[in-house]
Amino acid sequence: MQQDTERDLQAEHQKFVEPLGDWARTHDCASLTAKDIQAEVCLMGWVQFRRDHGGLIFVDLRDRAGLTQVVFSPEIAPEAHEKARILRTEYVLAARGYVRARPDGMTNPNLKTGEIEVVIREWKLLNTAKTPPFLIEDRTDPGENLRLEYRYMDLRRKSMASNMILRHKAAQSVRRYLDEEGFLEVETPFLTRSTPEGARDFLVPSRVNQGQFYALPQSPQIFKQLLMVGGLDRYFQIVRCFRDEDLRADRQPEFTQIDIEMSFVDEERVMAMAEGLIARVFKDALGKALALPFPRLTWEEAMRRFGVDKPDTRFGLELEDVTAIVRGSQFRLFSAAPLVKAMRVPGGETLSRKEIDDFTEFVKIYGAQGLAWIKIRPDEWQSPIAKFLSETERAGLVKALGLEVGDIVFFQAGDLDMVNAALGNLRVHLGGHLGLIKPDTHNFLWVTDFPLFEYDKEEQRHVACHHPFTSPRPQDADKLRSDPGRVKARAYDMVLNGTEVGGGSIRNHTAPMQRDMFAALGFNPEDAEAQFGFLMQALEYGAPPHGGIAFGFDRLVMLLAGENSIREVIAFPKTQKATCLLTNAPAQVEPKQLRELGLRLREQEKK
RNA sequence: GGAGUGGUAGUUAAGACGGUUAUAACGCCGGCCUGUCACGCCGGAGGCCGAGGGUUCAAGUCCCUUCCACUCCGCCA
Repeated sequence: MQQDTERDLQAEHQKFVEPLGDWARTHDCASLTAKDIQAEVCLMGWVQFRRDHGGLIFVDLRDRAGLTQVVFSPEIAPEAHEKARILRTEYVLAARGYVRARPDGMTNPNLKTGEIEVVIREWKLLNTAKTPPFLIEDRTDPGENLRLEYRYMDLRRKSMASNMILRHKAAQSVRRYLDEEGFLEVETPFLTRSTPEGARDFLVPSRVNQGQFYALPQSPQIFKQLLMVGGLDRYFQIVRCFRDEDLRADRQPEFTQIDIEMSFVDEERVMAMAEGLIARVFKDALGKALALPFPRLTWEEAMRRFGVDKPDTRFGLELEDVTAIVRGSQFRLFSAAPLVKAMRVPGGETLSRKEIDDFTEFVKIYGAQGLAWIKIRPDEWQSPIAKFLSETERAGLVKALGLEVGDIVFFQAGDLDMVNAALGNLRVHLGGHLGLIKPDTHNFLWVTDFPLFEYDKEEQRHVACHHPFTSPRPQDADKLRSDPGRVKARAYDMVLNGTEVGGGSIRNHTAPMQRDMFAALGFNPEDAEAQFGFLMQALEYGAPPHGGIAFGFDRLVMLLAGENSIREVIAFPKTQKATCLLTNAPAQVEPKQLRELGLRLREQEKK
C-alpha cells in the first residue's frame, strides 16, 4: 500500500522535474553568512528537512558542505511557494533567491549559516527521490548491511562526508610534503606475478597466456626497490594493495598504502622523513602539532613491558616478569611454567567477581587456561592462590610490582607467546574498560630492532618477520646461518595508540646478502632464482643502498577521524565475507568468459 | 577453519515462564497551521517476527539446520 502510494507520488512529481539549463551554482550550502545579506544567490542540493507551516515553507538544503535554510514565502514568490508543496525528503533542487537576515531571536547557532536564510524567488526540481531506506541523519544509526547496500545514501550522511573530506585532505597533504622532499610519484603494475612469501594473493587468469596467472600486488615492494636500482632516488605512491586474507575491523582485502622508498639512506633518514610526513598530515588534517622526534622502543622492550609489538602507551598497566620470584612456589602452575608475568592494576581491588570472570574468558581467547589474580586488601591478600604464596614470595611481589593496598594483580603463566598475548591484550582491554584512555590523545612511537625471522611451527622453518628483502643488522649478518633466531632486522614500525600505522626497513642492496637471506629462509638456490631472479640480477647492476616505509593509509585516516573501523573511511568497503553488498560482487561469470580463459569450475551442483 | 553478538513495521528498538488483535519512537500518507529549524496538532496506512524444519492444543518466544551483518582467534611477510 505504502509502496503504491509512493510510486504514484513519485510518478506525479517526476512531471515537475526540469533540466538544469543554464543555471549555475553560486555558493555551496555552508558558505553564506551575514556579510552576504542582499546577495542574489543560487544554491543546489538535497532536501534535508521540510517544515511546511501552511504559509511559509522552510527547507534545509543540504550538500556535502553543510545546510542552508531556504524559505518559500507566498508573499514574495507565490508560484515558487505553491510548487514547493511537492517537496519531499531527498528531492534534488536548484533554487535562486536572495540572502536575508533571520528575524531577531530566530537565528540558529548550531548552523554555520544560521544567521541567514535564502528567500526563494524561483526554483527547479532537478529530481525526485524515493523515501530513503534510512534517514540521512547522524543521530540514526542504521545497520551496517543497510548502509553498505545503499552506500550512496550513506555517503550523504555528515559523518561519511566529513570522513571522505578528511581522507582527501590527508592524501593531498602527503603529496605536498613528499613533493617538497623531492619524491617522485610513480605508478607500479597491478598485474604482476605471485610471490610465495607472505599473504595469499588474488589471482587473475591470463587469457592470452592460458593456464597462467597474474597476481594483484600485496604491496609494490619489489617494484619500488627496482625503481631505486633505476636511479629514481626517491619514490612514493598512494597505492591500492590486495591481500586475500580474512577481514577485520581494520583489514580489507583491498586497502591503500602510502608507499615510500629512498636511496642512499639509513634507518635514521627514513624515520626522520616519516615523522615529518605524519606531523604534516596531522597539521593539515587536524590542525594538530606533534612533538618530534617520536619516542622509540626496541621490540624486546615492547614485548617485555607491554606484551605486544605495538604498545598503546596512553596508559600504564605495564607487565612485569616475576618468574624468578615464584620459581620455588608451592603453586605448581607458577613454579613449573617457563614464564610468569604479572600486571598490577592500581585501584583494581574494586573489580567485581563478574568482571574478573569476564577477563578470564577474555584471556582464554589467546590460549590461556585461566587468569590468576590477587586483590591487595588492608587486612589480607584476597585470592584463590594466596594460600600458596610464601612470605618471601609475597615480599618479592610487593617489591617488584610496587603493590599497594587497593590494587589487583593479574598473573599469567605459561609459554612466552601465550603469556604476552594474554596479558598484553588484557592490558589494552582493561585500558578501555577502566576508562584510562584520555580522548584526543595521539601517542606515537617507533618500535625498532625487530627479529629478522620468526619460527613457523606449521612450516617448520624460519619466515621473515617483515619481508624477505629486509636487511639484517650488520653486526648480526654472520649469524644468518648459524643462529637465525637471534638476528635483528634493520626494520622499524610506527605505532599510534596501539595500532601499527606504518612499517619499513633498510633492504638488502647487494646480491650476496639477499642470497644469504633466501638461503636462511630455506629456499634452495634454484627456487630463489626462479622466483626472484630478476630482483637478484637487478641488485647485481649497481643497486644503491636503499630503504623505505609504507603506511596503512586507511588506518591512518581512521585514527585521524576517531573511527573504530576502516570501513568508515573507505567509500565502498567490503563485508567480512569480502563481498560488496552494493554491486553484489563477487559474482558468477558467463561460461563463455571461462572458456576464453581456459578455465573450468569444479562441479559442485551434485549432492 | 573456530568462538561470540545480533536479525521483530521503511528505520531504530521493546517484547518475564510458550497463551487472545505483536508494541513504541522516528519515518511514510492525508488534513490543519506565516517563524520553524529533529516545527507543532489531528487522523491513517504499514508485519511471512531472516529462511527452512521440528516439539506443542498453542511458537516472535523452546530445539535443530541454514543464510546475512558485526567483533574476535587462527590467518594477515
